[in-house]
Amino acid sequence: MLESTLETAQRDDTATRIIDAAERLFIRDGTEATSLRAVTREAGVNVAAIHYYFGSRDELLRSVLDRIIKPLNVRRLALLNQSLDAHHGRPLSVHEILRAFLLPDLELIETLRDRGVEIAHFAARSYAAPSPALKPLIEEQFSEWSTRFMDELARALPRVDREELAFRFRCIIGVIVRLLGAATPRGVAGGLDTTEILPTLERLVAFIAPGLSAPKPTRPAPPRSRARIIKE
Amino acid sequence: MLESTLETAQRDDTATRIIDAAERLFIRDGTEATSLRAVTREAGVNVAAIHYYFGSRDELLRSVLDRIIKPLNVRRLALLNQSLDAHHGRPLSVHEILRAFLLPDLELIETLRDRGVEIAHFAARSYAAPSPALKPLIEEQFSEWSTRFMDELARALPRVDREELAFRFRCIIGVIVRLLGAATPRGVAGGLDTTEILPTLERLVAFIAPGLSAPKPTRPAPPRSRARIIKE
DNA sequence: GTCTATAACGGGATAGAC
DNA sequence: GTCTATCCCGTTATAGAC
Repeated sequence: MLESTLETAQRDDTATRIIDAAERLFIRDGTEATSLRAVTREAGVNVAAIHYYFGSRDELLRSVLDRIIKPLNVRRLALLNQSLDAHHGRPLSVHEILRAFLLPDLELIETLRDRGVEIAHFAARSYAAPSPALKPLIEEQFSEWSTRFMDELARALPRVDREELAFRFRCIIGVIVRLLGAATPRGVAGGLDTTEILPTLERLVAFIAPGLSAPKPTRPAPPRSRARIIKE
Repeated sequence: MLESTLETAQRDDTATRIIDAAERLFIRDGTEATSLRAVTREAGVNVAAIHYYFGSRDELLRSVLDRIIKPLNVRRLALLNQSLDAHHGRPLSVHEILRAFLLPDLELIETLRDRGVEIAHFAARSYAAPSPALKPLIEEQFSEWSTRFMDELARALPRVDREELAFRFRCIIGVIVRLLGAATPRGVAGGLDTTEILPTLERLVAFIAPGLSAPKPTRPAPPRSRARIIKE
């Protein structure tokens, strides 16, 4: 599944060569630092070819990111549906939902190794600081699966206030983006062999799940406490 | 404390005008999209003045970011030390440590409102996708306070494996960066009035603390489970 | 479909007068 | 310290030959 879209396609037409080269450079040097000229050099094609096939630089950028992110999200939903099938539609546990949510990113890093790490960094940058050209794409793709996960989490945690859940869901996005951004060839977020993604998955779930299920916080600290904290 | 460095300085010398203008534009349009010429227009000074006072574009960028981040980290450590004093040096609770850790960012947003939100976005971008010029600065400042907090967390949670703690600490950084990046004028991470930062603080602590204190995950799921999850 | 050549522009940096 | 003028570079995009 991942292979079909993430590895270099077998077809060797010009458009594919361009998008492969652009991906390599966007990933390695960052989107803003990569010029079309660099892409054409890397792809061994001409400057005009990019405009012929993609129309503009922004459109090429969108194509590259789309090819990376889409299969991840497809996989997320597939895992979720698969777990639901195994449960015959009954509510899943928080742990199971989180596994479906997190596993695709770990798989990406494991499958492609060094390249996976760089792709992860690229994805993290695109999420955390999307250029104006990427923002609509990111938000569209995000909304496709985030509501499904939110709904499933709400089913798993009926006692947690829906708005509180949404707040925590946003925090989890932060964890995941950080995970991608801090991935190293020798481990996810440091110090762990990437060949072992399942232990990492369990570490993440063990960290996130308790907070997700936690009761709503009690009233904020009493005023005197605030004064003590804030004032010098 | 925050005011002295974050608000526009009273002095109106050229260097200050430049750095103020650069901050406004870096924040509003992003660092890569802001040219020195735009800065000079905004500051009402000449192109050469920037090179005279800062030497290069990268140096100006570093000065701007430094002025934003440094007081936040100073405040983090001040709050931590203050709590330690109140406890006469005895170990703090996880909740107290997290409050010292998170409060400065919320204060920033509350104090400066719309401008605070934009600064928060800028800080988040700088953390999540630092340009080569910013990376050393970020890492230096980060290491200054992160070890202090790690040590304090280790004291609060002697039963949690140190390496597991480090892993979770990195996840928290993700939450905080996300918090900054997703801040809106009407609320932190959506739907909450920013005038009320203490409830937000408690929500964050309530979400993070349980995961920090959680026991190490049990052995990863048995092999057949992996096969079931990974295969189509 | 693919290429060369070039247009049209904006960038950072600097020399040198004041 | 401050300004003007300029250098030199790389950028996206396109026109037009093949």
